[in-house]
Amino acid sequence: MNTTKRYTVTSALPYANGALHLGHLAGAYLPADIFVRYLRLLGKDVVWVCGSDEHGAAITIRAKKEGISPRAIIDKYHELNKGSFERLGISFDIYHRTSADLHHETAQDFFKHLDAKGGEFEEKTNEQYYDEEYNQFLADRYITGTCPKCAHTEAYGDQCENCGSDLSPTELINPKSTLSGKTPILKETTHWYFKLDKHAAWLQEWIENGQVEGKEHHNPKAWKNHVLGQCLSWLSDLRPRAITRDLDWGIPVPAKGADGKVLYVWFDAPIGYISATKQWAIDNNKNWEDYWKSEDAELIHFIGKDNIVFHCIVFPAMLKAHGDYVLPTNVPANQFLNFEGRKFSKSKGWGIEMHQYLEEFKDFPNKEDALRYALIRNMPESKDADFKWDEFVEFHDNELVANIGNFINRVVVLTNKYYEGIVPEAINNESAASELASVHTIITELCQEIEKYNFRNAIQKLMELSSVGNTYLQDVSPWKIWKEDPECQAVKNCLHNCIQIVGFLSVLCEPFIPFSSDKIRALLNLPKVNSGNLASLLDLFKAQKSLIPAGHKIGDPTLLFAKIHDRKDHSRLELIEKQKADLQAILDAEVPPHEPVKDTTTYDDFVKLDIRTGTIVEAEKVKKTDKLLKLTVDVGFEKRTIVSGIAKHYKPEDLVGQEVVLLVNLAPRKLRGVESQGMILTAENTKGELCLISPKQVFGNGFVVK
RNA sequence: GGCGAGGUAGCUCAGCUGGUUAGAGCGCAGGAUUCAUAAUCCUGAGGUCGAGAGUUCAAGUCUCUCUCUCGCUACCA
Repeated sequence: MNTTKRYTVTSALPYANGALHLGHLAGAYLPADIFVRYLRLLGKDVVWVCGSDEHGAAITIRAKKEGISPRAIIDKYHELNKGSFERLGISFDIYHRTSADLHHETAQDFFKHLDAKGGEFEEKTNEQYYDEEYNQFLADRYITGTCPKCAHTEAYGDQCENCGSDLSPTELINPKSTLSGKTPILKETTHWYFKLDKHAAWLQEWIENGQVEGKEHHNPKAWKNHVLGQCLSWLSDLRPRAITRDLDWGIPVPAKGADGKVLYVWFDAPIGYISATKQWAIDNNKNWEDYWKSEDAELIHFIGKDNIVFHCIVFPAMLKAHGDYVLPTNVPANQFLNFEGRKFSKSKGWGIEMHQYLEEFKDFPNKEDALRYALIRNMPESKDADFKWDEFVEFHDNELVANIGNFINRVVVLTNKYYEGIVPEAINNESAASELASVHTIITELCQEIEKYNFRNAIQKLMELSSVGNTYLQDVSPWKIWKEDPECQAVKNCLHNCIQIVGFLSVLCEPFIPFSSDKIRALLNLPKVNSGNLASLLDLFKAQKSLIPAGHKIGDPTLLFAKIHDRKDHSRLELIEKQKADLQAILDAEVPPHEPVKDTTTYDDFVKLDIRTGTIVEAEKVKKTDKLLKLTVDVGFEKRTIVSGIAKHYKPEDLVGQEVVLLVNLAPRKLRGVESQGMILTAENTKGELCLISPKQVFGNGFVVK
C-alpha cells in the first residue's frame, strides 16, 4: 500500500423508499466493509461514509399513495436500512441522511459556488406538463397515461412498468396528472443545466491515462475493465444535464427565479458524501477538509454498475468544476447479483431483503457471517453473479465449517487435551519452516488481493491459510506421537505453530467475517481485534516472534459454525428448504404473463380500421437495422411499400409469396428513411416470437377483413 | 445497427506485457487417517482454451472475420 495518509471511502447512498436486498449488500456495502476494515487493521486513517438518499419524486409519490408524509417514508426506511446494516456488521463510520440541515446547506453552497463561478451552468426553458388545479409543474413520475409502445394504461412519464421502455412525458397518450387526475397542460419552465460536455476532454485524459492537467493522479490499470469501458463509451456523447426539478420535496434551488424548484436528486445525492463526512468530523473532532480537499486524501467510491456514469463522470466533473476537491482514485463498481437465476424483484417477491434474511434466519448460528461469506465468495466483481441457496449451503458446510471451523476446533481441543489450554513452547522449530513460509506468502497475497479489490480471491486465501494448517496438522499427526510420548517436543512445536495460525486467522478473517473473528478471539482468550492489529502482526512475523506466546492460556473449545447438513439437527436444513420452497411457490403461482386487456372500444372505432388481405411480392432487409424489413405487398388494386419489424423472425426470401393481413389506411410514416404505407398484422407471444397472420387458404388480395 | 463486457475442465472462475506437458476451488473416483462438527490429508480422471483465418520460431494470450450470452443504445406502425 502506498504512503497515502487518508482514505475517504463512500458507499452508494441507498434510496430511502424501500428495503435493500442481498444484491445491494454484495454490490456496494460488503466490499467496502472489507476494504475499510482492512485499512483499519493496518492502522490507516480512514473514514467510510454512507447514508440515506431521501429526496426525489419517487418518495413523494409513494407517500401520496400510502396516504402518509414523505417524512414518514424516509424515516421508516432510513431506520430500517441503517438497522439492517448494523446487524450485518457493516461498519460505516457514519450513516447520515440527505434530509439533514447540514446536507441542505452543503448542497446549496455547492450549487451557489458553481453558479457564482460562472460558465458551469446554463438556464434553459422548455415546455413541461403543468397541473392547473394544483398550480405546479409535474415531475415525470407525476404523470401517467397510456404507453405508446404497449398500450399499458398506467405508464409513468419516465417509464412504463409493464413493458419496461423508457419514455418521456410527452410521449404518453392521454396524459393525466396524478395530483388532480386531470389532463395537464404544457407550460414553459426554466431549469438549470450543468454543462457536462465542456468537461469531456479532461475527463477522457483522467479516465484513460489517470492524469489530470499533466499530473499523475492514479493508475488507470487498477480500475476494473467494465468500469473503464462504460466510462469511455459515455464520454463520446456528453450533454448538459438538468440539475433542477419542479417539485416541492428536496433542496430548494438557491437562485433567483427558482421558486418551487429543487435540486435534482442526482445532483444533491453525491454531495451527501461530503455532508456525511462533515457531520462525522463534527462528531469526532476532525477536520472534514482533510478528507476531501487535501492532496494526500484518497477518495474511493463503492457502487453498483448502474451508478458508474454518475460516479466516474458526473460527480468528478462537479468536483473538478468546484475546484477545491480531490477526484476519486478508484471506483470499484460491482456488477449485479441475481437470485436463483433471476433478477431480484420486489414486486414478484423474488429474492430476499437484508432485514428479511435477518428475521427468517434469526435462529441460525452465525447467520451474519454465513451470509457475508456466501456473498463474498460469489461476489459480482467483474461479471454478474448468481446467488443460490445450494451454494450458500456448500460454502457454509464445506468451507466455513469443515475447513476453517474444523481446523480451529482441532487445535483448541488438542491444546486443551494435552496442555490444559496452555500454549506450549516451541523449541528448535526449524522443521516447520516451510509451513511458516507458506503462511507468510498467503498472508501477503491476501493483503494484495484486498488492495486490488479482489475480495473473492482474498477470501480464498483465508481458506488456504486454514488448509495449510489442516495439512500441517495431518503431516505431523501429533495425536500419534502423543500416544507414544506425551512429552515429545515435536507435539509442542506443532501445536504452538497451529495456535499461531489460528491467531493469524482471527485477525485476517475480521474484514470478511467479523462476528467469527470475535468468537475466535474469545476462544483464544484474546481481546477483539483492534485498529492496527494487522500491522503489528506483520511486524511480529517479520521479527519471527510468536503472535501468541507460550504460556498463554486459551479458552475452552466451542463450535464456531453449526453445520447445515447435520445428522442430528435438521432445523437449519429445513430453513434452507423453506426458502427454496417459497421460491418454487412463486414460480408455480405465476400466471402466464399477458398484455392487459385494453379499454372497451366501439364498433364505430373498429370499422375505422381498414384491414385487408394481401400478398408479399418483394422483401429485403432495411440497411443498418436489426429488425426492419422493407416489404412490397400486393393488395389487389395496388402495391404498397411496408416497413415491418419482423426481420428477426422471417427471412426475406421465405416471405415472398406469403399471404398476409394488413392495415391499409394507417397514416404513412418514415422508418429509417423508408416510407411505410401500412402495417402487417402479427401476433407476439411471451417469448417475443412473432407470427404473421394470414388467410387459411389461398384467398386473393385486397379483400376487407371485418 | 452502434458501444461496452464476456465466452477456458461437469459447475464457479484464475491465467500480467505471447514462451517449456493450460491452472485453482467445488463436484467425481481411489487411497490414508481418527485430534476434530462422518470433519481432515494424499493421489487420480476430466479441457482441439466459442468457430475460422492470419502475424510469429512460438498464441488461451496479438490482428481480422464470424458466432453466442449479458448490459446500454437506436429501431419495432
